[in-house]
Amino acid sequence: MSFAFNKPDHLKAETRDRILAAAAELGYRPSQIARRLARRRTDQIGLVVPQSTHDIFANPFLPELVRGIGDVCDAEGIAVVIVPPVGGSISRAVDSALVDGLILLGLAPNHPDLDEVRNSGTCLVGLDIEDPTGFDLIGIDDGAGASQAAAHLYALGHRDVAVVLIAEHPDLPVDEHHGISARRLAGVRAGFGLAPGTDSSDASGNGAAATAADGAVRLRILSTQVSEEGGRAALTTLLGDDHLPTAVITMSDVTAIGVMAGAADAGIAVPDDLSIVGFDDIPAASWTTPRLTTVHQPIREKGRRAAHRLIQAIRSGSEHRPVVEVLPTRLVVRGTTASPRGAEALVRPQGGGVATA
Amino acid sequence: MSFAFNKPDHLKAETRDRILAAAAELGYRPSQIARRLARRRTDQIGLVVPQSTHDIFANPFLPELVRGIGDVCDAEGIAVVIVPPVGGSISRAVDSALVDGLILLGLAPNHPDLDEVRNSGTCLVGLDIEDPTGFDLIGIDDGAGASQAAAHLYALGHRDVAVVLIAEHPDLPVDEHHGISARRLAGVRAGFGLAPGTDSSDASGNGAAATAADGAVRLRILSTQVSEEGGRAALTTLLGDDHLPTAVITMSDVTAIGVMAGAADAGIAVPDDLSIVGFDDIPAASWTTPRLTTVHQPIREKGRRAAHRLIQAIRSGSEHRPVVEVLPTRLVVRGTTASPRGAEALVRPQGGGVATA
DNA sequence: TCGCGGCACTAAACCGGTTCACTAAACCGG
DNA sequence: CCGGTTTAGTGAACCGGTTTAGTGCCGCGA
Repeated sequence: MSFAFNKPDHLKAETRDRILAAAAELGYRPSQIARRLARRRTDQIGLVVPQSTHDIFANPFLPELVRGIGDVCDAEGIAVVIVPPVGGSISRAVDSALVDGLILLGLAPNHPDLDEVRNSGTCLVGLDIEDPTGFDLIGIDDGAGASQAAAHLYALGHRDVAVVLIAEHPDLPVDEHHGISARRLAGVRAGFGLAPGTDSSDASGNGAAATAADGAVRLRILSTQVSEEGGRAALTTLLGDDHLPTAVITMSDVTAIGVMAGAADAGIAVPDDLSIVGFDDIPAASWTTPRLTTVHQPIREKGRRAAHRLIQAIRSGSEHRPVVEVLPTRLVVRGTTASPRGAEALVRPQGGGVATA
Repeated sequence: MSFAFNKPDHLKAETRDRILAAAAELGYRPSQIARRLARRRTDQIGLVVPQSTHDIFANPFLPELVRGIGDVCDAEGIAVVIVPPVGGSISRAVDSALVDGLILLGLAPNHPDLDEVRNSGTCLVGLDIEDPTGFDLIGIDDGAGASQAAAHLYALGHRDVAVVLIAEHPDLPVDEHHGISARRLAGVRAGFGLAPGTDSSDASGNGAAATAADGAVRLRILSTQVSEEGGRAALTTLLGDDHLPTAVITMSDVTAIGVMAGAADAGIAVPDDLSIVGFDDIPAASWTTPRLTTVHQPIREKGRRAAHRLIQAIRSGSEHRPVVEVLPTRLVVRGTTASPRGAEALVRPQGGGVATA
């Protein structure tokens, strides 16, 4: 019987047709669960996200990533499952996921569940995770992108800049941010010519601002949720300060869009009164007016590679040595950045590595 | 053993702890597939989409819908699987999906696979489907929304308007469009005071335009893919005409955004040279400048209700009579609509049912 | 004519849990 | 001290496929 469906060559054609006809007659549908139990594969992979489905899909980054993953999985006949935390626990979510392998998105290296996930026995691929051991890793050159963004602002003459990080937990001190934020922040500092870690930035939760003064450049560092609302909240925080910075670097486009929206509501002209740089280059980054200057990262390609590597890891079994891939980022200068009002560009924007679109 | 995990009250606490400790010691992980086979439920539901993951997620409508579905499913511990067509066949995809139930999105009532899907035995809920028999249905008042949009344009003085429908297949005649497009088109005609079906619109595929003249209003009807690119393509088509309409109604925001982008590139001022109305009210609709006038529909709420109904249908078994829910739509007037250049608003925009945001 | 290899098909073991029927032990009152 | 009843724990059937070993049959060569 099973032969009729799965090994058509192993049976006489006439018999097979007879069986299939009878099956159709009876409306027989093989049980997908039983089939997969017997085959010992689910033909499903999970995308483990650090927040609820509701929150994580508020960032257009995610659908772009899913599109990339889908490119590979659709072709391979593998289904994609979203795996949000269960009751706040990622390891519980992982344990109860019905998958052959998992793509881990944006887990902090010090995440309490990470060890348990690593030992869960399922194949893993990390995305935007700083954790060198145990599984494949796909990442981007966060530092370079952030650095280009900072250098661009510096070249335009900005000396008072706010940096809006991604808040993992609402009240996490700036210096304890996980890999991705830390790397980008380091890149920003490098781009402004600041020595890493020498500034006086102090703890700062959601909405609280830390200030780092070094030479002529003043950095205010804050963190917020990745959403339009988060961006608006960040701007509100900045408005509460004694004066506004001349530029804002955010670590995601959707946050930047929120800052833009907040600025529009507050009557702040972008880029004349406030320059804004995003990160990701989601499609919506070029739907705004002015179009958003942002650090491009190949989101869909990341998804594709992650899916590809994961499927490879699943198929090759254990004989598979982990690989780390770092994809390039590049600043895309569009309309939301300009020299601050009344200031001359001290250094002309350099062309190297800076694309215009 | 099984008791230790699933019926903690049925075992002495000490014994249960001993078992759990031993399990942890050995690194034992229960097989999710076996568990679900025995339980006869997968605790997964599928979202059946009419196009590839790549294409469907190009429309921000989808992530919004997923957010709504996730609201319910996260809370219920149910995983969401994306189910795109397999080799172009939706029924094949449905047959091989590992789920307890399916949310069917945007299937045409005459879709060749629909009957087979209906007989597949899995629980179903339809979303934006015009098919009264066999399963629950969640929809929106397409006609009213489209009608409001048209009435709004009419009131502003527009008499030459293009309507951009959703192309199911690239070369489908306008009059054979499926439920959603047909309903919205009928709404548009009603909003302009045109009798349904009396105009002279002829067949029109992707990019081809049909014209309906009735009284003073001229409607050009075309259809295109739902994506930014599709919107740009539609505008290109219109530019190929002898003259531009004064307004465009599109059946999705992402298409409207594409039209706006194309207009910007072509130096056409929105709304002065061209008014644009979208449909959906995705978040990005208020990220554009000017912000997009659009027909709001409660996307997330739709997702929530669909998920809720599906779970209900799964749990109640067969004793469940299908329900049809139609959620309201409303026009949200923002910045992309205005009176055509040189024309006076013949009728003042009516307030009833028209919200401003 | 007999033996052997190969083909077509069938029967049974297996995947790894859940669940239910059943046994053994503890507990109770009479 | 004993029978009956609850409680704790165990064994086997079952979920519904896949897969492999095995059986019967046929054709071919010796």
